[in-house]
Amino acid sequence: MNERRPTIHDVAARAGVSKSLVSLAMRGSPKVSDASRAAIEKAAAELGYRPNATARSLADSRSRPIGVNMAELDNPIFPEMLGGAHTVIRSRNYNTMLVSGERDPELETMELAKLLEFQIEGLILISHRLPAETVRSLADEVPIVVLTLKDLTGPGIDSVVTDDEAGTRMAMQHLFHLGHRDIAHVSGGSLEPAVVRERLYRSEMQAAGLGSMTRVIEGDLTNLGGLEAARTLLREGKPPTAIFASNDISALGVMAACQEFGLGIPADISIIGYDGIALGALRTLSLTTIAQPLGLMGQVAAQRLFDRMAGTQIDDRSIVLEPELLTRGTTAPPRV
Amino acid sequence: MNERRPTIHDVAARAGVSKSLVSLAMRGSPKVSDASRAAIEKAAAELGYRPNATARSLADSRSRPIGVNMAELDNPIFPEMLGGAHTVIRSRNYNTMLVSGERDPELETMELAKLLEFQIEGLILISHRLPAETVRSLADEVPIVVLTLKDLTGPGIDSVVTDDEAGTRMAMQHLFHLGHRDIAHVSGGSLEPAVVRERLYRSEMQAAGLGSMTRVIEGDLTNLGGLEAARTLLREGKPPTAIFASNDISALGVMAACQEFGLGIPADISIIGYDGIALGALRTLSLTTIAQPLGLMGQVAAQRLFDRMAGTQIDDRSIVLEPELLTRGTTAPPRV
DNA sequence: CGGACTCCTTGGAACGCTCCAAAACTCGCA
DNA sequence: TGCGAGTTTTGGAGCGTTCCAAGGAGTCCG
Repeated sequence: MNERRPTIHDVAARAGVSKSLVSLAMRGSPKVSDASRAAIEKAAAELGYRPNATARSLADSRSRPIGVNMAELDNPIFPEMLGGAHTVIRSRNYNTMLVSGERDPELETMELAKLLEFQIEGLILISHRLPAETVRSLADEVPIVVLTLKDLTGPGIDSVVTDDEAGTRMAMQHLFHLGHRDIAHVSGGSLEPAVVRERLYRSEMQAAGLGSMTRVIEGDLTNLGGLEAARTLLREGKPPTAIFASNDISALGVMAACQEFGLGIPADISIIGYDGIALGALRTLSLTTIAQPLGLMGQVAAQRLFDRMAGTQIDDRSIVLEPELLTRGTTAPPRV
Repeated sequence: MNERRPTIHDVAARAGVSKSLVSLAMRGSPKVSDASRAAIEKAAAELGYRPNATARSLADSRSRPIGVNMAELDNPIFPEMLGGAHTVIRSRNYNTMLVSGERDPELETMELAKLLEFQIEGLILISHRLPAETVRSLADEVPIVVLTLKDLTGPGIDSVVTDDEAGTRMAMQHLFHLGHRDIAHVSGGSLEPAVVRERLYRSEMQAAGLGSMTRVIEGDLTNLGGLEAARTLLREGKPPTAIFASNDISALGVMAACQEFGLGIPADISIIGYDGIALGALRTLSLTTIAQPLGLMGQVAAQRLFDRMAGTQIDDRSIVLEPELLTRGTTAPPRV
């Protein structure tokens, strides 16, 4: 490793010009003569000069990184969203600073504080566990876009979500059309999307005149949670002909439980999930699901963030994308 | 959003002390009187002061971020490693700056250049597609730890790998012990680990006197690649009694192909993968595999990086961790 | 009561860059 | 040959910190 990185001064000295001119040349200003530019580029190359982004952002308070928070690393929907956001951020020539509080709100708060100390220009929250209060106060310092949580709004906060009501309705209609009536739901706890999905499950059942058959078993959006919930359900007695799980990961747990109980999927029981994780498309699983456009959500979030950063006047704060039914191998008409 | 962030000067003015003292107090120096400290903390809180990490790192050339590169976002082993590294980095009070070139070496090079401009103190490459040459020249500017590629060494470069030879041997021995002899291999292209696994597959077959039964079908470490490879294999005629896939993701593709051909797993054919992705533990899949300690690898990588950054004198450059056989539901004795 | 310490506190320089106002060159043309 | 209008180039200030050498205020002791 070298002693000291060459600075703009070193380049200037070597090229025989002033540091200001080097600065201009490095940023591709048109007002640098071809001769100087060539000399500067040569000197920079010879020295292995690399601009110092830290000093730059101190000086011009621009070109600062974008912060991204991702509470959970284990549900694959989040990396998929991250990928989308990342693409856009990079295309704008920005850098991403990623942190994760790993489900611990306190840790998460500290991580976000550090992010702000790095003078991030904008923040994307891909899943988080913070009190709305905290997020609002963060929004006071930097524009924020929240993914996947609808209820959170306020000045400086945008959100990107999919229409969970429509999605759940699609899931239920799909099952109804196949002829299912005895449909159970493995719920997902108290986070916004899970709550909406459960509410819509209930109202759809009601609307179909199946209120009395409504059965909700408490899950927690994890694989194990789905497994346990389905076991509980299947131990109860006569299994439903179909199960709607609050997300894909837990739907996979539900599938496992059904197999344990000797139920053929979809011959004996149909299963539908929610999210559209890439994994569900594996032939081995072939999970019917309501897909959210995960990568797109990340992209849209990043785009909105840049719009805010640019100070563009925008009205609607919540961007709602449409989910899509992916009919695959885990749903079929009920056995007659 | 506020006009301007309060600076250390504002705090100093409000607390009635000098900026130097505020600086000291903010960093918890013991040589600040209790009275001053209290006044400063009060002023800082009232103003909502946040230290500027950019200015700090310019001034002291310490407390700079750690860079992490992750070429692929779709193979879950990488996020798992990232999680491990992240934990350690955070515990050392450092920040992570994540970039991804998404399999495009040129893009990757640019991303890494930006990382260096941010004055990162160290770099972890979790999978990358760079020519060894490039990595070596990077190592000239910053300490590097490479995950998963054994061949890459040089001054300033450490690597963390698992013992792929031992792992592959374990996989083959497992199949031999179950009684398999007709074992095919779905390979993984030209990256180091895949090459080693293929080589060991061949030598183990040879050593077991099964050289003539050696069959390698070209895969590429992706799900689709595994699917296609297995299809090709199964179309050829008599299927093997077991398949060793170069990684888990492609093993899942192999499973799908077997199902397409009406082969029961593990009744008609056994399948073993490599990596130990969390996903493989799902009951629905229950993939027998050689598990690498993914999270641990990330942790060890980060620890080694900090050791290097501290200038600790360390001898061995390559840290080798042991893989482990996870016997699950996709392997069984061959049908007799 | 003076000096030697210890404990706190301070202003100014430095980090590497961008921005700005002004200086130094070019040209073309009268 | 001189002048005005560009076109290039320049030095200095400033971004928010940390570091450093040095200053001030007590305290203790002979």
